[in-house]
Amino acid sequence: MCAAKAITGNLFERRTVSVLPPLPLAGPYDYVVPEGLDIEPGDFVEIPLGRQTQRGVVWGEAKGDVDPAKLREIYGVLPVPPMGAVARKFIDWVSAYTLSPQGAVLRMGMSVSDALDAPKPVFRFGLARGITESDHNVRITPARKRILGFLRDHPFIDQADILRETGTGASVLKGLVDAGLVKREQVAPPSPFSPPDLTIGRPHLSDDQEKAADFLCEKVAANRFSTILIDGVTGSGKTEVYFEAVRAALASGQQVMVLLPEIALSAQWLQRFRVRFGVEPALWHSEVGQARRRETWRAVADGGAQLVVGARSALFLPYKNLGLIVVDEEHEHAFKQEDGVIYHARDMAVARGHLGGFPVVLASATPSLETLANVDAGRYERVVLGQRHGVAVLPSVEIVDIRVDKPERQRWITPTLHKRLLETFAAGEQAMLFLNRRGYAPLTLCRACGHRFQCPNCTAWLVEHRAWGKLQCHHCGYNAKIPDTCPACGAEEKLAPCGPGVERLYEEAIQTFPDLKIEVATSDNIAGPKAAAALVDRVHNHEVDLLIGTQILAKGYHFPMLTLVGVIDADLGLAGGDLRAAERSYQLLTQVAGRAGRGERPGTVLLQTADPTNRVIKAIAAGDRDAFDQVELSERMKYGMPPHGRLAALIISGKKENEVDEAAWRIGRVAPRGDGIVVLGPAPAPLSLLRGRFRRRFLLRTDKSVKVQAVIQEWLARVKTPGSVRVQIDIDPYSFM
DNA sequence: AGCACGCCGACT
DNA sequence: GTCGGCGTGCTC
Repeated sequence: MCAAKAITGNLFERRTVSVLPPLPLAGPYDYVVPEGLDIEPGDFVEIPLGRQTQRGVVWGEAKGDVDPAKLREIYGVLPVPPMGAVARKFIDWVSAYTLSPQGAVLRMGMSVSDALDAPKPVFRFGLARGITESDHNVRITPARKRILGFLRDHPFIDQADILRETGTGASVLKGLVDAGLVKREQVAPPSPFSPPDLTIGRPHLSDDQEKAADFLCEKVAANRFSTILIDGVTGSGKTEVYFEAVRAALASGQQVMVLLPEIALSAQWLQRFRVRFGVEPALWHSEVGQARRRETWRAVADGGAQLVVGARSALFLPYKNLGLIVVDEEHEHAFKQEDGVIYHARDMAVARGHLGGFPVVLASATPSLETLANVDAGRYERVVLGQRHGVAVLPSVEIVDIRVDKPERQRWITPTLHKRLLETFAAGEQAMLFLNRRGYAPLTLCRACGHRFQCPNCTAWLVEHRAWGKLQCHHCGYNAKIPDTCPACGAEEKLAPCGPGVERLYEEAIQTFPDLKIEVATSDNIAGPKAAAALVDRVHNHEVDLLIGTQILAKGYHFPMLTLVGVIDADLGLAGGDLRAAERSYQLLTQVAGRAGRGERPGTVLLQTADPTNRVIKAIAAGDRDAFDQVELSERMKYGMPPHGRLAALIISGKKENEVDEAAWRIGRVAPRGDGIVVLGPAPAPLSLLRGRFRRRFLLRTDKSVKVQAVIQEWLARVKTPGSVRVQIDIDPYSFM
């Protein structure tokens, strides 16, 4: 029928717009606006696409690059507030920066499809005014009488309450409504998020904190774009400081977003939030259930949710009037999204603040080198918190050379660490052993033939998890039962676990300290906020003497009686030679060390290492972050690496190795050349087989002045790759897997 | 993302 | 001989 319209000459009069569905299409598609429909950019609309109905956002004027006869009509506008111009510009910006389709970026903020439906109506019931039972020729049964009596005392109440309190059925109530004795009114659904309590006073802050908080509040009041780093040692009270900025933004009527890494585990953070603001924030992360997501999405869009605390995906929600973003633990690698649209949430947050014209606060005890370089260049401002809050002092760090101070065979606790543990427990204090390796042993081999258990889908060893009797791949989740005999040579009882995981360390600990309460904490057993909160309680109540765990223990926990941290293998993160290995290791070990001595008693950290002269180890021991950063920055400068130069990666992957090699070779043949551009590759990715796909990598290193995105676009436009081979683009890569 | 079209293994 | 596997390509 739209073809008929076109023939009659309306072709030139009908209005057309472009609409972006949340799909990885090349860009928005053009549609015809049906007559009489009022449509503005930003409106959420329903459209036909292929043989299905899709939803999308009106992106702007039609592009007009497709045959007008192909255009179809928009079905209608959905009953949700339109997406703001800034949010749309942000999607365009992220799409251009990451070289992902706009629709793929939009999808990250539209993942709750039924949030776009009209909210389901909420009804209240009350007595019809001016009508009494006797006015009407209605039989008043006992059930009806009970309802009428109940409604007299409880005007305007919902159906569930009436039926429960009067013990009647829905049909009785319906009968009364039909008879005109009871009226039913539709009411606005109650907002699930209470407004924060802004009357709660500022807590006691140190002078440093006070100055920093005032500075941030000025930035919020200025209502302009700026980026401020709160650079404060572990335990210095960064959270209290940015809470003041959050309060200031809320008081001015704007929405606030706080991004946390792995939010599900931040029970302690949420408790502090509750104390300061008297309410629960709107949470946004992968574990929030369907119904709650829907409510939250709508409340963010209509402004009902003033405070959103979320993981990186919260960036893409359709905020009504966002006025402040806080990125806590800004150095965390968890902010880097590694599949689909590949982006770094911290950097996108800064871009979002720039587009929205409001401040962005980054907080860390171990800021990323990128952020420090931005401070040095004057792009970011910095406030420093140099001391621990209250009486706590930073822990002293000691190096234990495991080549001299040897543990027994198949043991990992050195005599020195053992002695310190005994002293700690004797003093009634708690200790933590840190080993960033889940499972029992990272490698299993056959002592008869040397066979090693490898993942069939990945270039990786299978990790023994003795607790469930399985060998597991930590990259794809593949798992198999631990066999009794070697699958290669058939030898019996010759399989030997190699190296330690936390389970094996636990085994050693319970043998060494049979009378202590020892607990293991990894992502395997501390899987959500509840488990994390319960663990925190047990540690606080001293139901745990010795805590053994992986990096989940590095994150912001506050255990006043924990005074000793033993790092079993400080060299672990330094192997592999990727760009950020030293930085990452420094950050992780500093954060772990920061768990010690947060209360009144001073803390000690023991780093077990086979390389005591390593600059990372030395820098942590000396507590000299500036020295580490300077050395690391000059190393990076030597090789033109970030933050001095720019980096991008191409990952070529597919199910057939020869096709992947062929495609990689052809891409490599037309690699860009020019001033300030270096292309490395193709090389097999460190995990050259991952989840059943073969992978090759290119690394593009350029000067800061080069427009990497344009270079890559031109590069890939010069080759055609078969559909069976996928090319992923990672701008500013963090992982070199 | 769906959904259809299109070529190779195990069934009546 | 078909039924159906998912590999590839398109949707304004």
